[in-house]
Amino acid sequence: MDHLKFHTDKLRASGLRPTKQRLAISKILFNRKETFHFTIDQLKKIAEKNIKKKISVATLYNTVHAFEKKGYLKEISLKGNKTFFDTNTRSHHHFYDEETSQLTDIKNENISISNLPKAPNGKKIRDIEVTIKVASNNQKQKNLV
Amino acid sequence: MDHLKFHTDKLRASGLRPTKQRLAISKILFNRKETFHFTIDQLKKIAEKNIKKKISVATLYNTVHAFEKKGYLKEISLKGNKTFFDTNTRSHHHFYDEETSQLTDIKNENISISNLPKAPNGKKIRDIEVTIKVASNNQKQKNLV
DNA sequence: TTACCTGCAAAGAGTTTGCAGGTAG
DNA sequence: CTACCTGCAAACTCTTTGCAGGTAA
Repeated sequence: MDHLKFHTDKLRASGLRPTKQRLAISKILFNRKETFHFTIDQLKKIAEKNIKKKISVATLYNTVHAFEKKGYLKEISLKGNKTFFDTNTRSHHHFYDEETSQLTDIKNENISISNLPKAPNGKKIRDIEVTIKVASNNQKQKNLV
Repeated sequence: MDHLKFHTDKLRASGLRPTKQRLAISKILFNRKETFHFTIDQLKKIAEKNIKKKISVATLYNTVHAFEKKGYLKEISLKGNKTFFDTNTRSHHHFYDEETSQLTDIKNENISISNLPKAPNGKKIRDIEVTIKVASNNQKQKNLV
């Protein structure tokens, strides 16, 4: 049954009725072991292929945003005008290949940040995001200091 | 004379003729000691106030992009659909207050990153960007592990 | 004079919203 | 039956592009 209840529950917990379209989206996002990074556009293509029907962007946006609000997805900070989402909602970091727009997770244990400065005036640290930009070897490296 | 030659040279080095509009932009960006973070929209408002005339977005975009290409500005990775630029082109990091969209620089010396993982398959690290999201104390903190 | 620049406006890309018909409960 | 959902399309925001008149060299 493809763990139907798992997806139904996730949708209900996010305040959404389990419909065909949303179940398809939920399966794509959460039926996997590894992290999934995606844009709305990519998700649309995969979902439409899976159910062999059009899914409107309205449905994609409302579903993805409901999952995000519930904490099942998080948005990634990247330059450019497309919004990237990540099924890994824990604090963790990324390699980002600007040539291919490819994102790769870096486990939190694999980076140590020390010497953290204090947050400004009455503010509190909520999240830390490290993005390591990579490119082919022939590209020049920026001055890292 | 407001260091006119300094700005004329920066514009010429970027392949641009020094016009009134572009000199105004250059002064806003580079007549300062501290880092300046901005969006096109913010820059437009400041520049128009300074010269008391409209500046078209076409001019703002072509000037800012020429400066960026030349390495006088860099784009910051942030979520949301607006592009943020930074007059600090050295590798450095930011506090980001999502409530106010306020960015604050963190000097590279004030953060230590150790234990860096290797870049994937034949790629080389070009830049490291750390974004520390802050919010008011009453907001809940994300699971940082 | 020539090549470049300006402002305007139209075109694009991504996202959000409004709505009439359809479906879950 | 009611409330919610769907696809479509219009509206919006930000950015890019095309163009006719204007300006730097």
